[in-house]
Amino acid sequence: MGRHAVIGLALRNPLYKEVKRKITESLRRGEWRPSEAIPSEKKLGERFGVSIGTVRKAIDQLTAENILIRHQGRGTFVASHGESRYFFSFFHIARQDGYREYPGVELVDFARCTADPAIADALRVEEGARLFRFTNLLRLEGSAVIVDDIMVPVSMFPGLTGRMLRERSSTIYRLYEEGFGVSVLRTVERLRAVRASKSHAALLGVKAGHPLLLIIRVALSFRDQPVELRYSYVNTEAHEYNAEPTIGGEPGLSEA
Amino acid sequence: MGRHAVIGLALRNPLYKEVKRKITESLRRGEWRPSEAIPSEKKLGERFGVSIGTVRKAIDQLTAENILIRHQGRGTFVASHGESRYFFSFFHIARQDGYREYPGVELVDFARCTADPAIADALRVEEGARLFRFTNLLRLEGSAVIVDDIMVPVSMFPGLTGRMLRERSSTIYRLYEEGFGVSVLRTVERLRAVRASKSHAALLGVKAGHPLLLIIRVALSFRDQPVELRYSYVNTEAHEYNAEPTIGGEPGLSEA
DNA sequence: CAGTGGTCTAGACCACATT
DNA sequence: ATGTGGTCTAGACCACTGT
Repeated sequence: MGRHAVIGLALRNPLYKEVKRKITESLRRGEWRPSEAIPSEKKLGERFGVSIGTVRKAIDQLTAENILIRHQGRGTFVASHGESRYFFSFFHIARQDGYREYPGVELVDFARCTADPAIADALRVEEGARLFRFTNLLRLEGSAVIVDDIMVPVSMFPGLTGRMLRERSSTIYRLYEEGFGVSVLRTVERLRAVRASKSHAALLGVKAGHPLLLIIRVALSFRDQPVELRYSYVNTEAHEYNAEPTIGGEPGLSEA
Repeated sequence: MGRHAVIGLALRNPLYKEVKRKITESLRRGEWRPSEAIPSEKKLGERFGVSIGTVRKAIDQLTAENILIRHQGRGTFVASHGESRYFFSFFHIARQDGYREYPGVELVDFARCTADPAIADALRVEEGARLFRFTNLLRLEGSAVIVDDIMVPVSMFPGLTGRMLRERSSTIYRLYEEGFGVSVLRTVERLRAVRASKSHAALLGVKAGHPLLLIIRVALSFRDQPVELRYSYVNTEAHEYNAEPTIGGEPGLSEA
């Protein structure tokens, strides 16, 4: 039974991409939640009326994009920021000798503001849209190394409070996921070297004008929807940013 | 005919990984050279005694690692730094508004030296091994933005001269590939913010002490063999480094 | 036209995890 | 024992490229 026996439209679109789109849509709608199992490949094949091989190809790509995780013998699961090993996929600062460590986090500011043109563009919201804006001080081995200045749209995080940020027992992205149903799937980052402002210098225990690494990060969810804009100021005297550049377009991501 | 009818050893190793290893080995030996076509999937299947599906899975991974490139209807080709679109996979500096441009390159120094412990470790050579060390000044829109300080083992680049670097009509990695048979497959980079030294400041037209982005890059070939160590000092007043972090281990790379 | 890679199917069997 | 994902096969047909 050939594929075009059933279809007729969608001539150019491979079946497995259609399956991938349907799975992604179910994830976005919350039909299967982070850390839960999705149906078996056999059941998905029946549900979508395709062979298992086609379902596998769709899931292959979704696992390559770190949206799903396969466990042989157990099933296929929705990726979650609850798994701690996942943390260092989004935290790229390590000691210069390569040692990695979870940072201690201290909330030093929490406020509301509105989006100026540059921020509105990055977060893809209207100019003047309401935002939460908060600042974290991150310590490694006890000493302050990073200042995170974070902006998120109020509309996506209704009811977010400084207390929630202060008392959370998990990572921020897990809080986004569990508290607000917002899945951070990947980030895009731009880096510059800047001079420390007085306030950042004070927080980091360096002199004003000290060179800092500035990381401008946009966190993206399904359909590349921006959900967070973050400015990280890093003292790189003893630490550094680790990059393993992706080669050639994006591996499987771009062709959605 | 099941797979274990033929094998016996290699119980744990999937056939397609064995095929992948054999293809990679042929590439490393130079059986197929950059920009050439490798044999068709059908022929490779016959050569290795496996089905086309198994060959395809091996090639799938090699294309994901940007070692091979498929062209429907034409064949599968060995990736080459000759393709210009490939350049920006290894050059991550762009104007802050996102505009990308090929840099003008000026060789400002060329010398020999020996590897100190740190360099020897990064390049995986003996301490005291002989190196070429040269410095390029890169311009964007006419103004000096980047100083590249590059070290490569003499043993891998016998006969390299300043003249070759000055008069090349292509990228450095293409020169490595065509002139010395050295394939740069991927890079690993670490970033810091530093103060400009007097000599770097002079080259870049900034004051000594100006914040610069330092990129420490190791370029890797087959089997993750280091082939080049590079220190890039970037003036990020008008430009920035673009990163799209890889999530979760490496996608297919790590499990070689 | 012949040859290449791209998609899809159907089924066998293996490896692993849970009951 | 059952159910899951993982590997491998064999073959059909589609889409594209070059002759």
